Amino acid sequence: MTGLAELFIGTMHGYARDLLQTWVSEAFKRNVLSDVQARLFIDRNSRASGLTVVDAQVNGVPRKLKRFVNSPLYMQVLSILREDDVNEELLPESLSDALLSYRKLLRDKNYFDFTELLRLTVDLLDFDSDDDMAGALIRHVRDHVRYVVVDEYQDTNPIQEKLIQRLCRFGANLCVVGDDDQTIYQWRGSAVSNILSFTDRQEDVRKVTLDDNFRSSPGIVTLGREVAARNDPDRLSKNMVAAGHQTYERGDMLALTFDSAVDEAAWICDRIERLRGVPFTDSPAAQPRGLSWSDFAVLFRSVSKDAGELVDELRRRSIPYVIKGLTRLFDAPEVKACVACFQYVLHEVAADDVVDAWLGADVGVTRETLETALPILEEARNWQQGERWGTYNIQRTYLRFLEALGIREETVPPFGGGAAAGSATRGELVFYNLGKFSQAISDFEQIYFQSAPQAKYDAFVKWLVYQAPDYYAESDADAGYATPDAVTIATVHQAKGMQWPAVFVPAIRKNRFPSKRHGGLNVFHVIPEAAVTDADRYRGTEADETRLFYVAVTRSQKYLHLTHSPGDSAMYRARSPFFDFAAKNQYFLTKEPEAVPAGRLDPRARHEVPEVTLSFSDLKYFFECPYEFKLRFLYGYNPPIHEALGYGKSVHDVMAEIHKRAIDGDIVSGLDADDLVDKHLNTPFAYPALRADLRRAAIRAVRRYVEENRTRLENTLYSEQQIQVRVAPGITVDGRIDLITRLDTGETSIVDFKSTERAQAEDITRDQLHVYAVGYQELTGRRADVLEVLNLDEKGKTTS
DNA sequence: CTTGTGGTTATTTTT
DNA sequence: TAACCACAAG
Repeated sequence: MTGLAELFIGTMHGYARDLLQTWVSEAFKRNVLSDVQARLFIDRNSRASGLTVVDAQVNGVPRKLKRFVNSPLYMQVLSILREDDVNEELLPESLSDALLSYRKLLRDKNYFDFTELLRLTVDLLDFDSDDDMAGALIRHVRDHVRYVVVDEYQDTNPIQEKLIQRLCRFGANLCVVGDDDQTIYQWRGSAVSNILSFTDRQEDVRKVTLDDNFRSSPGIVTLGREVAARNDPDRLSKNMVAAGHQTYERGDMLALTFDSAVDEAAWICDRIERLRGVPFTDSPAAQPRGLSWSDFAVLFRSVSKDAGELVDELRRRSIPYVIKGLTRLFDAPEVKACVACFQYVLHEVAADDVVDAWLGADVGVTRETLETALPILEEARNWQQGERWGTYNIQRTYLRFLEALGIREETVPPFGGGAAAGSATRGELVFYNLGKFSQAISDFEQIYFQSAPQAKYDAFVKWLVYQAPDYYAESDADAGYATPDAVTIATVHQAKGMQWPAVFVPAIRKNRFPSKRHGGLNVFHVIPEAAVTDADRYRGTEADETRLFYVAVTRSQKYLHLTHSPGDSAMYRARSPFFDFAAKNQYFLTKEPEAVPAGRLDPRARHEVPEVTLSFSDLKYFFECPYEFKLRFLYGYNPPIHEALGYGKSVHDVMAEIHKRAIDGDIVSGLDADDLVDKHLNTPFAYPALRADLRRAAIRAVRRYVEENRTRLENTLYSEQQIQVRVAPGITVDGRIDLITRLDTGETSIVDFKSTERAQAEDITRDQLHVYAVGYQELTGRRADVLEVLNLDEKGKTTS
């Protein structure tokens, strides 16, 4: 192998998923639920998921968890039980039962949640290499995994550590990279102990300490060192040294207090305006350039709580900024209008209310257009007894309605007056929000597709009104991949791994940073605390907050401003001990000097090319229709669920098993077709008669393929081979080639299966195969001789 | 320095 | 609803 396709680069969840869906045939058909979908799934199956079976112990009094109300808490419980080191003997019986019941439910409905991907992979990796289910997986790991490299190791949790250990079970070389001072996700389960005791747990460890800091000035580096040292001795000793080219000058680092948050915000804006254009050198070799908007970052402990005044001030002064997590999707007027549409379907609001909501949203739609579109919603409520439920499709109604409205990005009126957030136009923002709403419909409908129409719309509208606003609280309003020249407003967590020439950390208030612990029901009312090793870390410790502060101050390359202003209530009035500690540092001035750094250049933003990875189907949409591609890929619109959805994937899964067995010398016969189809067929939205039809069709296709392609099977080289192709700078396409075989003539053939009659335009197929051929060549260094498309439905076969 | 009361608040986010 | 904090009283 010459290419990098043999190298997996990605997240642990991604790798676990890849392993399962490549080597564990029982898992091929299981789909991964997103967090939102998992929560819907748990509420929809509140008993079988164990939600309403479990007790919370409050002051010794048991109380059952409630559907909808406590599902987020229960999800946390389910994750901890499967991801952490748990002493199962200490769990109440009802809790153990609930967990078993939830895992069975996932299996029965052919789903994974994120946790289950890791859990199942780890469990299977304990089996023997001749095990029926896990054998192929174990053999793959044993024979092919040579090197395991883990980045950000300090943020691994117990199950991830187990996964790493299992992958190295047969002697693979292990390299972990991390900085224990930057463990900021303990409250999510990550265990610093993993990195702290790594050298004790492993044999033959070579430890390399990277003390040189090339990012920041000596002032910043010294401060960082002092902050980190607050956690001594519970950390790995190191001695960070400034080794870069950034210099420290008095006045670079300021620690200031203000009488109010408004004054603080005003000063930050003043300072940004004063520093703009000041010369800055990115690297030793680079020419100096003038600081631009995007060189400034304002980092908050909590953006949602404390960033309000600053945002107002930035907007007043027309300083461009980008911000995450402050805009709530369901607060957007166009999304409220969408909600009104479905309330109208249920007769909960009148037609006038729908019209008013859309006109109020000011997205360029007229009253006349709305009146012609309303019948689409009225049609949606005409469900009839005995008719197929799948006919009542929320997404289809939504898309038809939007189409009737005829909204386009360019027909949406621009922002009135004030400056736009970031660089996105209002049209793009509105489209993005409407796309998110489409995603919300998909999430809901996947879980509730099989409910009767009345119940389905009922549940949907209730969910829209009561649940969804919280589910989709943070929709990042920066649509697309553009990196605008704007001030960044972010939480300290989001800033991890980033750097800016100038950083502001405002609102360093007592009880906020470090954050106080909070009340209310928590996971340890459900799980006995003694059953979890080091349970306290989930609640957030002082050491955790110190590390967070360390991350905050070390994001700066040169200019750093720590500020405090009293919050609104007594609780947040006082200065944080962090502020006082930092202000004592010799490099800080507690008054801004009169003189601004000298010299002035034209502001010029550091330019970054965004990296984009597309799946093959994304690319296919692009070829078919660039506008539809934009709708799907950038804005997240989803097509309506089709009742036969899953059929094509199931047939592909059968083929994958057949070819994988063929590589092992096990040639399947036509008689196995029934069993194979029953094992892999997953059509969750099909009504019984359709399912039976699909099953018969699949068996016919598989049987015919196996009977007519014996030699092809015997000559199988690769099945479902992962490829990656760089189609343009910054754009990578990820895909899998169904099959690579050797033909009788000795030629190599790349085969793509089509499972349905749905015709795909000839030239698109050609483009697709071309990408495959390039991928194959990058993978093996050889050219493929033949490209084939095999249509499994009839005897169709195209060769190009 | 301890204890009681009344008031306030409920973060951070990835797969 | 639970837990933590500020403040005041002893």
